Amino acid sequence: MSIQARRERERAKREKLIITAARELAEAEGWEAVTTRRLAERVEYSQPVLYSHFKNKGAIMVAVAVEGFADLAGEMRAARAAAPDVRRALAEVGAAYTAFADRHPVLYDVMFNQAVDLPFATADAPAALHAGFDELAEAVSPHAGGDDLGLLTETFWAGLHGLVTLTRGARLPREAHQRRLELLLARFTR
Amino acid sequence: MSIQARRERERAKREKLIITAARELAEAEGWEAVTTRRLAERVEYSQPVLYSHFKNKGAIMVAVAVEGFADLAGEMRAARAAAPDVRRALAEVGAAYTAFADRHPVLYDVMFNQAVDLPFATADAPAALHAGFDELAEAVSPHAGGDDLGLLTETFWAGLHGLVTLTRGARLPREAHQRRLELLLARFTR
DNA sequence: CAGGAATGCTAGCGCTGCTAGGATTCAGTC
DNA sequence: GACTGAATCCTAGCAGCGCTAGCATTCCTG
Repeated sequence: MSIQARRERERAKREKLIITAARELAEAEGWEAVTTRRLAERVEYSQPVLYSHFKNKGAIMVAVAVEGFADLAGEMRAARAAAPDVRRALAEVGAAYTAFADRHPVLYDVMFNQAVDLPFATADAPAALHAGFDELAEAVSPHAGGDDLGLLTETFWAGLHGLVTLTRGARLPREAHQRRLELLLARFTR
Repeated sequence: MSIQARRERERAKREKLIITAARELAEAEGWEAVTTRRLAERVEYSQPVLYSHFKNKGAIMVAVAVEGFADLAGEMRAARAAAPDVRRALAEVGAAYTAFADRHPVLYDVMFNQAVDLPFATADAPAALHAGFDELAEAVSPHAGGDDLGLLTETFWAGLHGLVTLTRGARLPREAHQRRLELLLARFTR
């Protein structure tokens, strides 16, 4: 019994090691540098070991993304808690969102841009994902008026996401990001 | 003189053939199916011929993207022209934008999502790109109030882009797309 | 101590983007 | 009309990719 428990513990530890290594490698050199060979070398195991933990490379990226959702949700929660009042929380949460994307571009990429198969708008989506959305919804709530809160939150989220991705891909100049964010907030604040 | 002219004509024709083949292959089977081998086979030349026209595969994708910008700009222009009045043009243009993304997902992908190096927010960006942005700006203009038109257009564009990409990647359920678009429009209409 | 399960490696498959080098075709010259 | 140089285009191959079959080895169990 105890032996098997120890083995499972070690397996879990190694799995965490793989995820961390993938994240570090991606953050240091971008996702194109995260190959199964380099990742295996970094965790000091052979390639096939990765496949005893994950179905394929995409599953490793999903695991990193899930970590990212937890981080993002935490930062939005902190931002909302630090807001001077409920009505101004939206600005704080919005700023936290874009700041997160700015600080963790590759993380944001795998969370929202890359084509990974991960359930999103369904019940079996990761808890961290729901938590993040709920934070956003709480912040939007005072400004909803008669609109459907869920849909309005999704729409505001889309606005943030659009600003973030277009800026990140150099489709929008980075310099005026703050002013665009303010414009978006003004349109969603009542 | 005339011989060289004929050669250049033939070269241009073949280049166009490559771009069209790449677009068709992508639209039929997705970008991951567009490999240099399959593309070469399709145009009935060997692989190296592709590299005598384009620096690398990314340059071919950029060429397809530029075609897409022209198409999108044209559809937005048509939508704005067909609008009953200037104030309601925004809704028509917005609908045209999301409809384009819906009908040409792989084209939209290479235009706005994939990391291709193409100048965007600078003067030497493709003319079709400027044209598209100007269409959008014209539609936004009646609702700008005291806000900077350029920045407001960029922000509205970000909203559309966010809705489109999050829906396309299944981050948002497709079903309520129309209602989210209406919410966005309501927030940007005065 | 023997048998069997679990573990992790080496080696390799079929694919990718891209390129070096040589064969072939073509245009202009004597 | 044969010769030369340039332009054209193909064959073959490199290094790297995600992924896996099959064999050693290690470890636990009876």
